[in-house]
Amino acid sequence: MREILKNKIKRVIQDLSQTEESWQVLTSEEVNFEVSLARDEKFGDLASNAAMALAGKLGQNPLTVAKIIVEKLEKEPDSRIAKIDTVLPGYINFYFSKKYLSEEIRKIIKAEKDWGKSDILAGKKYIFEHSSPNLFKPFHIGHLVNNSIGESLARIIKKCGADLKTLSFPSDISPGIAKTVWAIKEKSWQEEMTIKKIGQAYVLGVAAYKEDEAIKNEIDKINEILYRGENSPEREIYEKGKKMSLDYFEEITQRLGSLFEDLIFESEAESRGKELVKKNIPEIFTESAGAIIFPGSKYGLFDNVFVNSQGFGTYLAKDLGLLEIKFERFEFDKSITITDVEQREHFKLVQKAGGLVNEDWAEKSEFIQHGRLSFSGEKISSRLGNVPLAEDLINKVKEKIFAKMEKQAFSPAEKELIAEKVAIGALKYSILKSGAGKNIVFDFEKATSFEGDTGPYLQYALVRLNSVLKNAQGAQMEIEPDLKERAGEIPLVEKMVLQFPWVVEKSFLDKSPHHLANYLFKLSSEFSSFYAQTKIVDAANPDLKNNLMLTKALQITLANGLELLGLEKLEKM
RNA sequence: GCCCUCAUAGUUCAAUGGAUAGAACAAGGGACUCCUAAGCCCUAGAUUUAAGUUCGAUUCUUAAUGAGGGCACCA
Repeated sequence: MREILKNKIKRVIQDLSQTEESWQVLTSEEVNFEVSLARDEKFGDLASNAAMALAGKLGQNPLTVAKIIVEKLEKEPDSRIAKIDTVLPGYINFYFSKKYLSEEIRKIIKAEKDWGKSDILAGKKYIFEHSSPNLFKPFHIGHLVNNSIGESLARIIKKCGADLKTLSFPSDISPGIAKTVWAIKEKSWQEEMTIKKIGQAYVLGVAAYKEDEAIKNEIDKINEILYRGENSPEREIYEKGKKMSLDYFEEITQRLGSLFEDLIFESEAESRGKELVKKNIPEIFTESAGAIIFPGSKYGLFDNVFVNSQGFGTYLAKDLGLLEIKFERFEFDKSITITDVEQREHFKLVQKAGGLVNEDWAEKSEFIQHGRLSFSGEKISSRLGNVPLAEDLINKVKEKIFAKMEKQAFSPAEKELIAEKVAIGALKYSILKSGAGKNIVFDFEKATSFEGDTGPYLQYALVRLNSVLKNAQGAQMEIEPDLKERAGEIPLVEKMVLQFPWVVEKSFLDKSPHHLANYLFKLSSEFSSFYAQTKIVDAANPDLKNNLMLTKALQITLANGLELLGLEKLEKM
């Protein structure tokens, strides 16, 4: 509809630039304007700033221009538009007709699972990399941020029509891992190794490396053994820990709702990257102080080491190697990688250096970042071992939910299932509701709350929608071939439901699911008001059928929306 | 020191250069013989500072202040 109106306005402007003398200046110039959502209900449903955009060029009052455009528009009546208004400072506001709305509601119900789909990425192949774990390190809250935003964006991109593959890039080789392996050996934990123990070992290893010169040398040796792939007792510990970490990664990401079609390991990327770097001396890389660096300062960036003086690839070489592997193994139009902002500068180097190796690599790769979490109070870092783990966090929220459910008559199995879905929903939503690029201050109370602007609020609204529909089984629920116009006023929520596909698109364009999260909350909130003031299943209401259709359309929208955010749907809660 | 981000109610977040800056939590008040009260209704409360561009700035520019990130062998 937005496109239709935009084109109509465009045509009117063209006509006027030919017929009106004072409008002729426009024939040579491109005019940019928008048809967008009206800011408020009382400003109609869609609004255009076209008159304001033109006013400056024409040297006329925006409101006058708006009136001229509207006068022209009204010469071709459209049954979908009930009214067109002009308002100060020069907006053109459009109001949907009841007929148009009921037609659209029927379309939503017909489309069902496909509702919200767009074709802006039709025919495009994407690969999307997220949730890359550091094996031997626990899955903490930072990973939860990356997973929540990454998974949601992946689903949004698919909804926009792309053929998308998700992959993850586990770090299975690094000096940090050597430190962990050393500590496991030192503590003789190899037999009773657990994920928690591996996490503790990392912290111990990091500390010992800094404090003791002899230990440092020992760890450096272990590191070489691991990089070279040599057999040794340390290697056995490493292999066992790697498998355990990887299983754990797959378990937790599945629990969170992510499946990866491919895993590419850093160890593979390291050897590829290293060779690539060596092959490109001196054209792209240069030797300096025993290491091989990329002279980024030549390109307005900064110099940094790709291959260290021991001859091992740093994470820059690893990401370069990963690019080579991706382009060799997959066919795609775009590769998107999402990481924490602290890696922004890193990826600028990777993209620049990669582009010098092969132009395509830079052009088809996009590196996006999400914000960091900060915590009010003490300093938190994985090296200190005090970062909240995703699993612990989920369990804490579950406890709160169990307490709340005490009075409800659910079976223990039902309670467990509900608590799991709601807990993860609460945490994920608390991350997704703010702009993806912004740093978030993590507030435990807010992130684990289930009242107000939260994931459980959305899940609860859907439970109610389902419940109403179940209640209406007696009433006719098939799609009415000719749904009558509403007798009463159009509820705001009925107009809001149409906006869903636009919001999905916007979330893709901004690479931020928060538009969708905010929209779904507003939609749920508007539904809750409607629900509180209207008895939906009420045979005496002349708008019963309209209300049921609306309920169905809302249920579809919210269900599809939750799916895109990566939140689970529930039958009851 | 150099480079990059960010700064909005008590708190956590929204707002394509446009219409009365919008929510949630916390605070205060209220309704409820009816489809799930994890709900609904009402009240109070904010654009860091100083200049500039613009018909119009929370949004763009510059500076100051504050916070976060990056800047050679961690990722």
